[in-house]
Amino acid sequence: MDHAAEPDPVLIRLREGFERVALVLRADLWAAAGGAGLNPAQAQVLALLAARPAGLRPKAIAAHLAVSAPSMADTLSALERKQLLQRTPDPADARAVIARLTEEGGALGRTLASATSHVMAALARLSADEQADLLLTQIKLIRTLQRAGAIPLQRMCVSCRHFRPNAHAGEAQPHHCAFVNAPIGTRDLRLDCGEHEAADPEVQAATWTSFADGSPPLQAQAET
Amino acid sequence: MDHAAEPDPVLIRLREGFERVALVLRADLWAAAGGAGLNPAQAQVLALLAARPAGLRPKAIAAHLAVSAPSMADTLSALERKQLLQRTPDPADARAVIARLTEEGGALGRTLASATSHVMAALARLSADEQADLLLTQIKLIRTLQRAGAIPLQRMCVSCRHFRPNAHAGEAQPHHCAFVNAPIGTRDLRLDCGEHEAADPEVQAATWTSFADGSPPLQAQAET
DNA sequence: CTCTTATTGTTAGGAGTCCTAATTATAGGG
DNA sequence: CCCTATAATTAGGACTCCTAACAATAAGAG
Repeated sequence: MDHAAEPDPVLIRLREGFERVALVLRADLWAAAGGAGLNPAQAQVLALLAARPAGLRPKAIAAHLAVSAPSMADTLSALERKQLLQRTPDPADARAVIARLTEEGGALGRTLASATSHVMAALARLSADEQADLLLTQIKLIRTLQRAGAIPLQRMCVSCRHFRPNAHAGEAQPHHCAFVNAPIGTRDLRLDCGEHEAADPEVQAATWTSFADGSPPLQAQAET
Repeated sequence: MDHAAEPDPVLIRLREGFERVALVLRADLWAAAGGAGLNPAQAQVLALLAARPAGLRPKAIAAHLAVSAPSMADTLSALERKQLLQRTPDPADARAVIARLTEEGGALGRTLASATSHVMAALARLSADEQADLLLTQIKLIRTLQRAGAIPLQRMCVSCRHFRPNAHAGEAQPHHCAFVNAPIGTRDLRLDCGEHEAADPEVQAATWTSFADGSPPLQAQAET
């Protein structure tokens, strides 16, 4: 049994730090949602689906927000009652449905997704370098959590077919997005890009190595 | 003021990053609490009070966990029913009560506060430098949130009477804690120290300036 | 082609969080 | 002493959130 091994204290402190921020995020969410007659769970669904015009299955939404499928069914019913969301059968699978926002729901979701908050005000007071470093650290954490199965697949640049790490090594915007065909800096890296297309696993691994090392791009990144 | 001004996109991305981590934290909390027959709200109270042997007033607990006082009364009653917590009158104020954990509650709270989690496993994969930088960034964010009134006063080293920033400038552990009379490094900085005693506001401001600048300790400095 | 097993979504039932508003009691200043 | 502020709780209600059970469809094995 490995129950005697106390974790490194710094890990507990870092978790505590995230917990403090999370509490503020939740309070911010209550404030933003409350003005629209919603609660945090409903607001989270709206914000998530606002970035997914094609809709998502209830099970996927539940996985993204880390609640059970029945809990999500409750929340989806509440949103449907408020005319902010619509459930339609999935033509590809007669068991499944697809949840999409109505026009009104989409507008509200976009508002919520870009609403200011105490946390963003605090983040704004960091230097540009600190912001970039923090984003980079978050990407590393999210990638680890994703590989551990703690969260579903995210639509991050670093796993995208269109991403070319260090294509412009040494410059302020060292990376490149082949979709928009433009250089991008660390601060521009998306955590949830609407144009994301997952690269093949081997390509992803190579991309990550190049990205994390700061090494020049590997050759032969064929656009399958 | 800031009317109609869209926030800097990087701020939204950083907030999204915190949101992803917060979802995992919540899932981890369910997992840790569920094993003990608790829910996240109860587990948070237990973890908070485990670090406060002297107890805390319900209103203060509610403020720390960012819920309303009536919500906290619900949760405290649930914990009292489970014999994990006790409410006693506050001798200093006949209106108030003090909530303390029972022995059993304290043991459970300490277990929860140091329980491992997916988030900590992910944090463990960062380099030591990244961990230190992240902790530093968190401290800055928490301080800003505190000053904005978004969270109650925290028991962080940087606001403590015993803290001497850069007392050993240039060394691996540049700071000093006069309480334990030992040098401390960035990784050792507490977010919630049981021995914390708030320094005077002017001293705090000077301490912060010295800390953030990396400059040697000075007396009597003006704030930002 | 049929039988089994897995998957998707929902309902059922219940505990408990979370809110606002109102209530009780005490504290503290003019 | 009165009047306002504060601490905590109760009242009432909406809703999240869980597990378990259910119905329907999909997918694979024989």
